[in-house]
Amino acid sequence: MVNKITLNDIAKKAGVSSQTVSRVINNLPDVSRATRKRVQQIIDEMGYQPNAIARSLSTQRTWMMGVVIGSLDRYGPSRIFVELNKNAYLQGYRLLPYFTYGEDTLEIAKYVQELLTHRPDGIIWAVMERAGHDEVIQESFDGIDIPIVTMEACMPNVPKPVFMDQVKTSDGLTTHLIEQGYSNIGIITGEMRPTVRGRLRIEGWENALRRAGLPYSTLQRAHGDWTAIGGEHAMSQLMEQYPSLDAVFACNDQMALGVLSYAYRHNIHVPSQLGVVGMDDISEAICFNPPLTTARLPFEAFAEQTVQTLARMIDAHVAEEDYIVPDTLMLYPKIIIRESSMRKSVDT
Amino acid sequence: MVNKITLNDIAKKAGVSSQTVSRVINNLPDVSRATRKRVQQIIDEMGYQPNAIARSLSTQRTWMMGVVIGSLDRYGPSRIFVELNKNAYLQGYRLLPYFTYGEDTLEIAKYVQELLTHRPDGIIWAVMERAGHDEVIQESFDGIDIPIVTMEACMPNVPKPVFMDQVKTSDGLTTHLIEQGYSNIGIITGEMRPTVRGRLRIEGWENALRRAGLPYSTLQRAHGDWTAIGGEHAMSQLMEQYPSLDAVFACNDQMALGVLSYAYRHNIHVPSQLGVVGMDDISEAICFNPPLTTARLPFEAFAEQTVQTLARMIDAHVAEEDYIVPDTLMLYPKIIIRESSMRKSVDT
DNA sequence: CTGAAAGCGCTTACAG
DNA sequence: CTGAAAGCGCTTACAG
Repeated sequence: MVNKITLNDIAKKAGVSSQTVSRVINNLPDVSRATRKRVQQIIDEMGYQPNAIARSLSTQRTWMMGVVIGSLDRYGPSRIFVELNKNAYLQGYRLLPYFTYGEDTLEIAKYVQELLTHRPDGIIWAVMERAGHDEVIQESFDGIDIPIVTMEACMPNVPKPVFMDQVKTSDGLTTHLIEQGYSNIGIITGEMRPTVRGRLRIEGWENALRRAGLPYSTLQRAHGDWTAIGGEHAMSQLMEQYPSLDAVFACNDQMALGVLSYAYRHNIHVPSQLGVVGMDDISEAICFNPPLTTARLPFEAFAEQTVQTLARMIDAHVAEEDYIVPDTLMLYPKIIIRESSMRKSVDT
Repeated sequence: MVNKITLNDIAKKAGVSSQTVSRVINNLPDVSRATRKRVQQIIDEMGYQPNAIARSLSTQRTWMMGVVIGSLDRYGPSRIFVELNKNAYLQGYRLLPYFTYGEDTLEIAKYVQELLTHRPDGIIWAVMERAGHDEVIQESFDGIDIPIVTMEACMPNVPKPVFMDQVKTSDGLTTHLIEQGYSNIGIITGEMRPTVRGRLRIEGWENALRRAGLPYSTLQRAHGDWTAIGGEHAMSQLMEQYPSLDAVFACNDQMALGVLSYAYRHNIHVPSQLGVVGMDDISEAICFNPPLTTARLPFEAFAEQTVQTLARMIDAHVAEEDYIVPDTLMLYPKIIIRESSMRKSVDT
């Protein structure tokens, strides 16, 4: 391991007991100014680094938050991860990341077991893969006396501090398309069997169309794989299934780019002949051809609220107090209107 | 903390000593089949989870690799991080991530100190921010007896297991543009004061142009901020500085998208009037309008080699053997030719 | 203001 | 095949 120097080495060198050194390191009272200064000097000289492992074992506290998260190749999850890290740091915690690949539930359960081995002070569950995991995972946490919050899936007895309203967002984007005069609006989802989040997006799209008295058959639905090329294929399928299509809501910006690519190759003009909206507002979206209408999700606030809630739960847990789960914070994405859906202003 | 159940609890319940339980857990020999079975049963029943903290303290081994990395909002670093995690896992390690934001060297030095506190078995240095850190950081590691590898910056006495040849790549992309008949080729870099990596890219661009007897003045250079919109601005600046421009090498695909966006808005046809190449081959690049010529970097191999080398170094360190640093593995990106630079085939 | 001692939950020679 | 005991490097009542 690293530095061979221990508390005791410092203590000997300074001619004091080790707990005096401990007091200096942790800035506790009950050390004379003179002693404190002398000890500090020796610490600096020798380049002593306290051992967090030993401290954790002794204090029963690791200051680690385990985070289980998947699909890091995608925009949302990777933004979330970065923001979680930033906020955990601000609260004095480090992250112990456990990335899931694929959907092998059993694998994930084992993975979680391994994570628990490191005794994180709390756990953030950010896997948004299709449900079905939930029960198996829940089992892993059963009887485990450790605070846990979820960002995506809903689990019994597990607080979900923030909720990004997917339904309202898709509803808003779809409604915007309707207002622009489009009436045969398709949707491109991420997976064939959508995640919970995916289903909510479909719901919002349906709601808007139903309210407007417009069609929303399954023929108006296709699925990609969250990539641009996947979006392009889905678009091609959509045009076959539902030739009267005049607008598309793609569930992320990459797939929307695929739709734009399809339109370009088939000489379909966007937005006059086809309206396109995406989701995420990735930084590239503004430079698409044409610039893309989309919705920006408040990932910063999402992560902040999650981490803060978990930190409170940990505090309460340590103090052996009861924790009152706060109301779920509702967050709403911001719709960003750009050229890809602005038929009205183009027409006039 | 988690599970209150300890080795001792199991031992008592099984009526054996704690080290017998330890033997069972770690699959060590010298336990009778009967005892092993009985102990294992009790472990399963009680849902016992060994405590990795205690084990680490005792064995002086954490099975953690600290990784210091920045710019996770960008494609390269985030790909690298994910691949590092995957490979570390395969080698039996977990990652302890330390993300840097911005370039405050002092901040980073403190950060590194904190990381060392957790006694990782080894460290991966993947910060690619501008040099200048190096000395300060090097100091943090001085006298620290712990294996470390670097992926980007060069530090004395720190092995750099892999090297992605930036010069050859830019050279190759630029040469491709020349072969397609472009002769006034600009470059858009990421920063005003490029990183080491950035400078190598400029070098490759210059090499190709020099060899071909073509101009490569500083007027042909502009910088963005790695984003699409930044690339668009840079392109606009480039057109002012150097009006005869007929091709651009953007140092990443996002900035190349900005160039395409500029071309679109100014009715410049790509590739007949302007050739565009990027770098990275992000999954969207194939759906750009037109599809983008770019270079794909072998991130998997990059991460794999890095992690494996570090693992070997750790092995040697634990065994107190000398470690012979292997030759640096050279990796070459693959150039992907698409429509954005194919003037020849368009002309004919 | 300071220190002796026990404890956190494991592993590891060593002895039997 | 099994166990008593010391040790990893800290913290924490407790006593002085």
